[in-house]
Amino acid sequence: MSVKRSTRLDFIREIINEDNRTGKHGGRVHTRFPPEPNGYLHIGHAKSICLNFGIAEEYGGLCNLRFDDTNPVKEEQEYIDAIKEDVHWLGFDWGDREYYASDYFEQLYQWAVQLVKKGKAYVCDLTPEQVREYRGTLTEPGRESPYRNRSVEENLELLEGMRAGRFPDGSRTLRAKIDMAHPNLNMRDPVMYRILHACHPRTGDRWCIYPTYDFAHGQCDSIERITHSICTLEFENHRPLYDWFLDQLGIFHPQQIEFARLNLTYTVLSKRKLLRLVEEGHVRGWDDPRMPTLRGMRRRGYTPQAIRNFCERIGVAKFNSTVDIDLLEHCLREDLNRRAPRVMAVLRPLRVVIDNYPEGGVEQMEAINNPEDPGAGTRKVPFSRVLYIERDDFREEPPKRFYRLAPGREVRLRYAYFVTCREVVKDEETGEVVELRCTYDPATRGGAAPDGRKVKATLHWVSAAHALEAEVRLYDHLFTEPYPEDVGEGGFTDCLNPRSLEVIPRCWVEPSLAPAQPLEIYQFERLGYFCVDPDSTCQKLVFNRTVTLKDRWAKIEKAGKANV
RNA sequence: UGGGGAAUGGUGUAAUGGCAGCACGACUGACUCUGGAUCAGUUAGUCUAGGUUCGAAUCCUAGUUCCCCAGCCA
Repeated sequence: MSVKRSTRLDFIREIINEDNRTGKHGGRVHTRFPPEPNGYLHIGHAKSICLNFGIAEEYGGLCNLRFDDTNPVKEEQEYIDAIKEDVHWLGFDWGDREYYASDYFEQLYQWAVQLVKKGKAYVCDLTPEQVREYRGTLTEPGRESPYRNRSVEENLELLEGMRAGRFPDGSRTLRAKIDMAHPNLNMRDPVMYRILHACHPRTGDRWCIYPTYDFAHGQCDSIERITHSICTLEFENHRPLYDWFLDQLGIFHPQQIEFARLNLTYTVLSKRKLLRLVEEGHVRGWDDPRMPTLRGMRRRGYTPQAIRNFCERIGVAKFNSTVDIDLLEHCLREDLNRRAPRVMAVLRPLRVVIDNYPEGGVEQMEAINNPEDPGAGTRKVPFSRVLYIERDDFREEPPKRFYRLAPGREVRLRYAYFVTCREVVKDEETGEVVELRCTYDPATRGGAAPDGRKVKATLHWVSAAHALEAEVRLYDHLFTEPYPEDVGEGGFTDCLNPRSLEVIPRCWVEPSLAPAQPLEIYQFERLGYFCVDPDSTCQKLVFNRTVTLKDRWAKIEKAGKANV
């Protein structure tokens, strides 16, 4: 089976098509997503997940979820659970194929024994420091360990002793006997097993020796009959070693294909750096909406579909690139535009009194829930004499290209009436505008003028007496620099964006939002998409701004073109 | 002065000896009861130098730049 897509094939799918054409695996396609359970998944992992699960799906194959749990010192059950949850959230399913490298510990050990018997592995007593010294450098060959030529019998006995817990951590290792002068450092007698008296989240303390990733990964793929083992570029140097193990053992040989990991502007995507952000308190946790973790993005309001679309659009290649975060946000808006119900909310309220509107009068105005989806229907929004509009929507001295409200100017209140600003009320001491006195034209009910006259702007609003109070959290990029990793001196924390979070404690939202539930996403008209935060209570809704709408006026103003 | 990879508009990615295309961004304009959405248009690229060829992003030679590797991490 070969796959044609609307977009051109990437080099990985090309390889698979070719393998299928030549019958390399009998047309079988079997991939796997192999996370280490030592942290939370982020957008970079999403790229790999979409690739592996996506390819399996396209070729009618399978994709396993396999935890690379070979280092009990760093791994935890909590991460295993979180990873499963996140992969499911993205919309992928591994059926009953949930595997663990630790499932194969006994087999791996037997293979190690086999290599010892073949004279291809030995127990080495060098300390970690000595191993480093003996390894040589990039340009100079290493030296052979004095323990390299122990007899098979002695090696077997020592290996058993290691497994039986007779030696302290770090005192010995099992090493492959390859070539200490090899130009590829990974081939200079790499460690296969190390002694670690640690409790493993799955195997408890059944083991006190653990295989290294290098000795485990290729064989795990082999056991699962993975046809295409897709991984990131840094493992390219390891491929000869995996091949060596597979060949020595004479077992099924998956094909490893390496691609470039994702980088995104204005963010960092390494587990170590994300951990620092959390530990040093630069963010509120792994699910902080500013984090590029899947949990953070979920809380922020990202949809699985938006992320999957993004992963498809960025493509796959071997070039080390950095994707513009604008593309991610574009995919987000594209998806949210289709699905998010519209609603009116005023973030920075300015009080407006409609002088000629009856005192105590209330009307229910009909509003469209989603112009992109006629099936979403309509709702009623209460209108009354005292309203709030956005402070940004009024200028006492409007620049040329400012279309919104100004003294003497008429605008439309969405789904309601045309109103004209008659008077500006200011605080006598500060001079701050505190209220606008307006009049409305009763003939424009619903927002259209029977005489056909036009207004240049439509403003969103809420009725003061009916609005619900809400807290809104505005987010911006976590870093001020597009390449935070490249800033000098102290590194990426030097360019943390001090304005990455702005909390507006008292905003007003229309009453239809009363039953809103955590993680629901709305478009606040003219402002952006907002997601209900789990911090919400029945007293007070809390919203996260997922992403703004494209804002032409902001662009004009920022470019200094407001008056031209 | 080792080995393994990679270089196409600002960004990401196609073209596999035959018109350098698509998307994001930026910039125009049209439309609009969201300055949203939508639509139309403009902008801008083959790392360098030679060579092969009727024809080169693609093949060859030399160079340049960038990434990865000296964990008992993955």
